[in-house]
Amino acid sequence: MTAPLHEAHPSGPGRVLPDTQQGMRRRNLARVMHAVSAEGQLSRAAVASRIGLTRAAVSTLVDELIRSRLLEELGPERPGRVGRPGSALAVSGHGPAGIGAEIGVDHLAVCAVDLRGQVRARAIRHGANRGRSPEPVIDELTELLRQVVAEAKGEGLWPAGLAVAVPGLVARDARTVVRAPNLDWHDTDLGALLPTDFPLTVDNEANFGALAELWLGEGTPPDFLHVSAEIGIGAAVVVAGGLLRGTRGFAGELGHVPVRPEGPRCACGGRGCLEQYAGEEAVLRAAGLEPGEDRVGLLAGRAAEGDAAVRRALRDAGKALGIALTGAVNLLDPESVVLGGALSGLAPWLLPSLEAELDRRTAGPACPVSVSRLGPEGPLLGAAYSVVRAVLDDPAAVAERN
Amino acid sequence: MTAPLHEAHPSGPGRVLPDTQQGMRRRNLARVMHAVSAEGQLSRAAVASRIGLTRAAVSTLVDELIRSRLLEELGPERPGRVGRPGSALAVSGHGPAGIGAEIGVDHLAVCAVDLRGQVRARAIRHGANRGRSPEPVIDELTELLRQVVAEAKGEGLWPAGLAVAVPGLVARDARTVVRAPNLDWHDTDLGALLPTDFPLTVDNEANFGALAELWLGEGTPPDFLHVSAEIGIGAAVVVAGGLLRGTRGFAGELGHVPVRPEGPRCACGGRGCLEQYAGEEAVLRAAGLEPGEDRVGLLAGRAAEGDAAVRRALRDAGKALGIALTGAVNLLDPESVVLGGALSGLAPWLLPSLEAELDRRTAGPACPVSVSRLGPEGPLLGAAYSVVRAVLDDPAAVAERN
DNA sequence: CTAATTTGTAAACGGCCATGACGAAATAGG
DNA sequence: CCTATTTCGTCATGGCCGTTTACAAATTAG
Repeated sequence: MTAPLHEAHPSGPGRVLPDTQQGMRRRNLARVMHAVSAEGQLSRAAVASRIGLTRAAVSTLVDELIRSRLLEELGPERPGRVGRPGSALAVSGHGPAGIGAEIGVDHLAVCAVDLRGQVRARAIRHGANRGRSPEPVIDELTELLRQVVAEAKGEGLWPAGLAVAVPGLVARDARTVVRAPNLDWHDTDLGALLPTDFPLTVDNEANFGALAELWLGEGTPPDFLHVSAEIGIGAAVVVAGGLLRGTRGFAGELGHVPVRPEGPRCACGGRGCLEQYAGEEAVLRAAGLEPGEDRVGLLAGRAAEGDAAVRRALRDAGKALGIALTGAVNLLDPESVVLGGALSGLAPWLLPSLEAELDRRTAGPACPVSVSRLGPEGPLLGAAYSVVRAVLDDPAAVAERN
Repeated sequence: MTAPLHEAHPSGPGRVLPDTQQGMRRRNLARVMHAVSAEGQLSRAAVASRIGLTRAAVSTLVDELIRSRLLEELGPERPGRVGRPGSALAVSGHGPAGIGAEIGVDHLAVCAVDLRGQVRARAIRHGANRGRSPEPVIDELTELLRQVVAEAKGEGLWPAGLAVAVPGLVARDARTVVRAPNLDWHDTDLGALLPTDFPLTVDNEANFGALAELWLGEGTPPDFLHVSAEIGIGAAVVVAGGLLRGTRGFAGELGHVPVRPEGPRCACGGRGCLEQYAGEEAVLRAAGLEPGEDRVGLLAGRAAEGDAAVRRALRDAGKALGIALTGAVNLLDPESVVLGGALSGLAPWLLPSLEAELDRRTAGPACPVSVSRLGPEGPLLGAAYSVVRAVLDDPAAVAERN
């Protein structure tokens, strides 16, 4: 996991990876893992026909994976058809685990996920982190991490890597937080503060949320737009099953898409950006509420009670979101739009105006809008599962590390 | 060339291509071709270090490619360093050729490009095609095709495929034109009308224009936004060296990105779409001119003369483009924006207001805007070179067809 | 003129998947 | 109940392909 693997990458004319027999073997090991992981349970013969290799070849690959404790033999399948029944294989529930962590504005969380995607251990600590310096926060996180790792080890798992979701911009090295306005952190190298004996990756929580939707959401297509709001409004663009990060890593700044070019000034230098209409601050102001703790819960509560001002504010925000998303949908033609993060809790009041605006304006057929069912857990799960994906993508690498 | 190769594609959990030794060989042949093609001239040893194989392996690969007439041995390199000088290899100038064709609103064009990217034969026929039925147009195109193929064969080339650029929407089969408003063609199967003895691909001219920029433009990055205008305004999104086509193939509809949400109604059902401000019709109206032949040339001429109304119209169009592009740039974070098609001729008067708007509004650092130097030839060259790319991407496939 | 360096090729080697055969374990049909 | 059929997993064999090792050829450095 030296490089983040969940990334679309060029096969451009520059320096290219060699295609040697060892590489072929590694890719085939990965194909077996992916096939079994996707179906949950599969015989060798089924894997063979699925990935296009012969049964004999798959046998040796599976042997190797079982020896590395990445795959488990569950025993003979219940026969339904003629012929000898296959022996069911499943991804191991006692092998490597992905450790995910989230540094939120008012909580810290850590969890361990096994190769099957099951959460096997977790720990949460509530309490505002806004404005605290990194060191004590990381100390607390390290303690949670210790607990979770211990619990996972008790279940026969061993940590294959740690992925940390942070509410801010992360440098390309996937270690240092360039700036996290809500924490007031700048250029913080989590790699130095979090010395672990397994690989570390840091990424934006919105990105991990989108990946969670991609990997763990039910029926999520490989091309979609994941919109989330914490303070800012961000969109993650998922194309062909990979995150589009942009040249400088700044892709997805939906919050600064112009909605009304002559609208109110924005901190970014523009005018009438989406954030001026659908950002947290703007919505609270329009609803006549003061900023404070748990603002989203407050909004949702008032809206549920029937507060007219709040409902109007959310309706207007939905409309602005619809306008901005129209541009995005026309440009990218995604299969769907998913609302995640804080937006999922407010969806009932945002959706009607959002969809109305989007449907009316989109050039082609309407693009379906859905709400994430992972809710606020998305980023944490996505982080943990990103480690699992790295294992599935190159099982040989972790096997030799064990 | 059964499938369009210039496409980002998923490695998703579904059915995956097998990784066999033959496949490895084919990919390594492709790597050698790409390496030599990228540098123009390279020794075996240089290829080996570039693609990460040993000299011995590269030797056998090169032998095979030379036997297939895809590579040529130019003889010993001029020695500059110590050691035995290498033998220069170059992509063949006497092997397969890519044939490109363009069906424009008021012209037809065909050209042949060799593996080195050199145009080796061409034929053009001017004359309005608007409203003519497909058959006579295709007949004329076939005649041009015949000429170009004959000329190419005279130079020792043989056609490896035909790619046709059309001003309209093309179905996913890459053969039938769903609708081309400027030609008034609907559901026209060019595969049936153009029976050739080599593979055929049909695509939108804007897509081919963007690919031409990617493949043949000087210093074009692998991530950029290519904006072009014919009647509508379209953007091609190039990500990681591949075209982003969208789920339904509708990606890039920049013309219907909302610029002013309460602006004038648009045919698409929305309001204030970019096309209402920067579309050809809108600009002509704002400039006080009547629609007619060679509208772009007219605009450019008047603007050059200093016509105030025309200049103002273009300035306003540039501003609207800047607003729409701000959204796209914030969402995608491309390395640059390239203006192509009709826009390249009008760039001097569009650019200032466009860049001003874009720079002011973009959240991150400014995104450079450049003008395509391929100009109106882009789509034709892109089409022809797309065939060449297909050869470079899988040389074994064409070798066995020869 | 010799030593050092680099290139291209040839032969032996080892790894990996395909092929074909075979035993094992189920169903189908008499 | 017994046999033919089907499917699964495995084993031995073979062929393909990149690596390793060695070597001759061609150049520069001194």
